Amino acid sequence: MKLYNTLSRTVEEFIPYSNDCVTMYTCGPTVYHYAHIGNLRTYIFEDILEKSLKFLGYNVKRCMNITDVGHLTSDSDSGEDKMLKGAKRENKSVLDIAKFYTDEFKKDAEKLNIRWPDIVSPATDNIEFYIEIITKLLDKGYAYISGGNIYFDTTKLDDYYALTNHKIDDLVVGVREGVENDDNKRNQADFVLWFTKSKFEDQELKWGSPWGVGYPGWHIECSGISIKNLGEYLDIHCGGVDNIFPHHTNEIAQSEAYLGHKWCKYWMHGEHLNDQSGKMSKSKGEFLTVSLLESKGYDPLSYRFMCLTSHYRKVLEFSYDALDNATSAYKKLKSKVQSLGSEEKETDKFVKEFSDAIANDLNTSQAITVLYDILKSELTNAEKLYLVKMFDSVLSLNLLDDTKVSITDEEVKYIEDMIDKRNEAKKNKDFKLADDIRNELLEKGIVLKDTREGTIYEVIK
RNA sequence: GGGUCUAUAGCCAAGUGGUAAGGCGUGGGACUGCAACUCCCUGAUUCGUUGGUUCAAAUCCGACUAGGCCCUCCA
Repeated sequence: MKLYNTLSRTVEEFIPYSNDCVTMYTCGPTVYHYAHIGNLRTYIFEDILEKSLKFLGYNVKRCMNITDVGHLTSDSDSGEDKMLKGAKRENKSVLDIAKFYTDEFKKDAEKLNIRWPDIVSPATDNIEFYIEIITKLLDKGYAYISGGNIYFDTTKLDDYYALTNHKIDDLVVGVREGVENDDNKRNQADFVLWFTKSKFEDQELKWGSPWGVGYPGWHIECSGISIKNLGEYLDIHCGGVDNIFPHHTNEIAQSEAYLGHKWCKYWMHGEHLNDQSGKMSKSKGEFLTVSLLESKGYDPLSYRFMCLTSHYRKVLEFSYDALDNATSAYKKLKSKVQSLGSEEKETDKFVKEFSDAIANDLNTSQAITVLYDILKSELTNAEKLYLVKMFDSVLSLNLLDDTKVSITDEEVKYIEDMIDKRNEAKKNKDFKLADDIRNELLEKGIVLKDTREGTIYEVIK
């Protein structure tokens, strides 16, 4: 399998530390608000990665964090904890907010057929381990105390910028509006491991530590949760491209300083979903959630399909036109699969094509083309169904799920009577009555289809 | 200013040095009382521009142009 590694900026052959099990860590959501569909794009990519690895024969152990503390809106004194901000907005406690939005995130993931990772751990469950790491970093001289906080000293590393190719002197503070320098830092790039300074007097969640009551910085949680659950050698670490710097850069710094050896082999990043004006965010433009799409009549899996026809490392621009396009293609594809019947017959045709596609840095677009090739091929319906079912275990588009709504015998009789009446009307050239009947049924969600073999119907919801 | 990525038809998109897949849409046809559904047919002498390497370039190299993202909120 070939995967793009941000560390080398090339597509590499994937060779895990151990053949027994691939360890995979994915940065989870900060649960202060709903996830928008751009956030979810990254989780769709990670889901495809996990399922592709499994399809290709690897065992995978996957872990994800839930950020419920320490994620600040800014590093300066004006920075606020995002969770606290969310709690204030809704007049609830931080814990209530965390629980509510974790549940909502899980529901969105389910709707998009994103498998829930084997291990999901909230940041607040692992405080003792962060303290253990920070203690060791202090002992080893990688960290220092200043102004009541513990900072990581980035100058102690040879290659702090391994992931980004930044040059230390090129970093400009204040490029982004509202970012201020923290005077407690020795170096501009240093970052907080632990806060004790009562920067936020109303911070709800605090814990005792050797350095006083406080709470962890944002970056330490991912290192901690990953090492605790997946061990000292991590195969793949994923996240959105925006995490490359500073979040993942800092994770590498603190983890490798703590462990004393190389930590993660492959860093993979999903590109963003943009709207016409650029990057999608929760604060500008339409706040696009899965629920919003559903309320407009879209199947969440149409959005998953849209993501899969693109590539995870390419910016995808969202528009309703693009979603309509995907919806139409998805419905047609699904309907073709539905018409294959229910019998399956094993075959190894097309398996190589499909495997090659996903093994080529997750070329999902190509993988879907293989699906079209199968449907157009000379294989029997049973063989086609067998293959589509197998490949849908990776794509997870519910292509085989019966969409037909079950109805009672009475309803069946009613519909059949109406069809007879309509056919009678058609025979008498009473097209007004025929159309009225068709419209009446349509309003009840019953779509009539006139085929060569007669009139059939489909119940939609 | 520094870093990084991208550019293929109206839209999405494959393509990994050997002569431009696929999907959606459009247009035409079959079917229909008319539709819808379904089926068939339909598109790039050319891949942002421009030099170069090569027998051969969308693919490799240089320059330029346009755009996205990052440079301490973010998926």
